[in-house]
Amino acid sequence: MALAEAILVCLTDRPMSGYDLAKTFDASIGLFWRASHQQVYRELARLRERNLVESTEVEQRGKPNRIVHTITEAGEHTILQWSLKPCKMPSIKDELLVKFYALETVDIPALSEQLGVRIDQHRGKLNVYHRIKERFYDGHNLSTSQHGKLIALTMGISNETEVIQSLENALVMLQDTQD
Amino acid sequence: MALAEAILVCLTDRPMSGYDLAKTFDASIGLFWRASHQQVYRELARLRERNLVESTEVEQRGKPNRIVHTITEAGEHTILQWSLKPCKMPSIKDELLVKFYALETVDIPALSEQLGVRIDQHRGKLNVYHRIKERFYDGHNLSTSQHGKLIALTMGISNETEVIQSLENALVMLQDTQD
DNA sequence: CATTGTTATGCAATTATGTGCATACTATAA
DNA sequence: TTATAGTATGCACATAATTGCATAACAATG
Repeated sequence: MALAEAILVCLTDRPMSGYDLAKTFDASIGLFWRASHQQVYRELARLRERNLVESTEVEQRGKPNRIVHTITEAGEHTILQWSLKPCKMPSIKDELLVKFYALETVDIPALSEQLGVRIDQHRGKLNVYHRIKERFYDGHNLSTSQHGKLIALTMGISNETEVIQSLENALVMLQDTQD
Repeated sequence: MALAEAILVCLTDRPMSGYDLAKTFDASIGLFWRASHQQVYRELARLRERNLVESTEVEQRGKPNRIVHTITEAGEHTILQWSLKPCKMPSIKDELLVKFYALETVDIPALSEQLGVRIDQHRGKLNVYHRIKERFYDGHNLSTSQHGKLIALTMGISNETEVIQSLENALVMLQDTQD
């Protein structure tokens, strides 16, 4: 259950509320590990039980109170232990590629359209990556942990760039099939 | 639940037993949609209930009997309907990239080693892709459904190639950090 | 002759994830 | 003033996936 570790990793940066974490999982770290807000809240409850985070309610004016979670020493120890263990290959599940597997049974115009949508989604992701890179990393002096994030980001950028390229190629190849 | 559809897609090729399907999900289509044998058997039971496949036991000598599953017309209709619906973005979950996010808390030599392992895994995958391509697609006359598989395979090859490249870069960047 | 490997199927229990809903307060715009 | 959007937390139910186990026939290797 690496969701627990992903949350702890976020909290090494700064203490956060469940809401902050959910937003983080929608953007920065969410580019490499997706989680919904319900998952985050559930996991936070478990982390609190295991004493890997400490939670304190913070009063706010004009807004509901926040419950801010701070990583404990035991939490940091958990990350270190986890970092020593080998990691699983990410398990791929891509409906789009499965659809290519049954091109004779599938509606090809619909598939073309879906390819177009997918290309746009990856272009969007690439833009997000670029903006984050310019905003936080280009021309800055980087700490170790920032350096790590930049490495991940760089991998993300070249991967998205390549994916867009090959999806565009696939679109052309698919249109050749239609004739 | 696109596992159902992924199985149906496999069965458009030829009737298969659960065991055949499990192996297919370990190799060819499994490169784009991973599933364990338990998942396959469970899903097959459901597909049979929904009359999307027909199952007949085939006696064998020297081996346990096989239960061979054939896609029905209703099954092919299900694929067509599914092909019209937009598909979800694959949800990424990569521990390795998450570990880069906490480079200050993580054991860097261990991470380097894991990067090496990951590179080897992707090299292995790339080899498999190349062998499949040479074996089944290069210099052959292709049917529509084979053409689709080739497109998916081509995407796989360029993606793996790129991933290996950027993991190697990441390894160098990580070693620069260590000093 | 015992062990390991391959073919072949499946259950049970647990863990993970997703979907929909519920609550509550505030700011802003139509 | 009604609707919409944003902040903030969370439960309940349903579906999906993983892990471990169980069975059973045979083949090959040491």
